Amino acid sequence: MVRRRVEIKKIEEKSKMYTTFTKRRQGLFKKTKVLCTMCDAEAAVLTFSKAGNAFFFGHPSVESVVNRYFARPSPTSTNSEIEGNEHEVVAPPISEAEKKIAELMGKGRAAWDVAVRNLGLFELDELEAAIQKIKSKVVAQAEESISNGEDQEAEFCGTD
Amino acid sequence: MVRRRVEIKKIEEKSKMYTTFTKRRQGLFKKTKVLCTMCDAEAAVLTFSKAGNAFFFGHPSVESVVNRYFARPSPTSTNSEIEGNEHEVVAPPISEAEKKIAELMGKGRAAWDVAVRNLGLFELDELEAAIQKIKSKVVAQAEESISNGEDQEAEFCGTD
DNA sequence: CTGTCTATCTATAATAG
DNA sequence: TCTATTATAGATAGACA
Repeated sequence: MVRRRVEIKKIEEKSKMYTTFTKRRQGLFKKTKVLCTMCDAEAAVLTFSKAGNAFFFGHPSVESVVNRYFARPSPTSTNSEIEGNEHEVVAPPISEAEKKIAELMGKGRAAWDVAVRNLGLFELDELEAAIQKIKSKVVAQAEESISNGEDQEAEFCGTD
Repeated sequence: MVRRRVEIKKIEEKSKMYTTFTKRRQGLFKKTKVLCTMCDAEAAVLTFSKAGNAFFFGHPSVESVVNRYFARPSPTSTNSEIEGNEHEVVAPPISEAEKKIAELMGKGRAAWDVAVRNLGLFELDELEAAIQKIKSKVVAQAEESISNGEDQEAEFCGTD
């Protein structure tokens, strides 16, 4: 018990492996969050368990980070660190998701129930990012009392 | 000195922030490697420092993982071609979390706009969590359809 | 930006519910 | 499944190179 030395090798027992995967994945996401928070960085973690389940984390959103990855000059290497030089402004509009959501909201709960299942992951990602953005704005206001004139319609503005 | 409690908030001193970014990013990559090794999983980590530098890690490669992310069938257009299984939209309730959103959205777009702007951090957190849960369900459904075997649970995590 | 050192903090393996 | 507990293996802040 009490956590003996952990061998860094494949765990053969499935149930044990799944447990470990879950715990470590959660830890990984948490670490990523902290990194983004403390260092004002952008990061995304994409994981696929052996069982075939997918788990993603991204700040400000998975998609924006992945897009930024593709916007890089030459990200051809694998399994290693790559250096970039410039800042690519990716400003992805959330219009697509926004329209969808607005449309859904107009039709009420019933429509939402059905339609939400037809939303793509990306759109949900965008919606999430929008909320995160709003959240950070609230945080900023609380911490510094910043009243920026750029207060948009609290809606889905993904541009950062 | 000797490492007192680390506040999880943005580090203002740039040099300090960069150092922390480097260290934590390395730790993150290491953790990811271990996760992949022990749980026979696939994962990718994409990071962008505030200074604009990019660092990636991926197993088996960044590209393969990112591709897998994009290859993820979006229920919007792909759900009917999966293994010839019938894919009914009329599924059981997604989750309790969705009620939160439905509640907010059920009143229409205008109400949503106002409501979101007046939400506190706690509520935004809840809302975000709700969206993440819905996203996870979408992922789960997609995965379920593919592997058509064991069903675990998919889940998304968001920035806290 | 990265490596090294060390004292300390955090994540987590094993277990119980 | 998920959560809580606990003791320890592992990560890391700060200082320096």
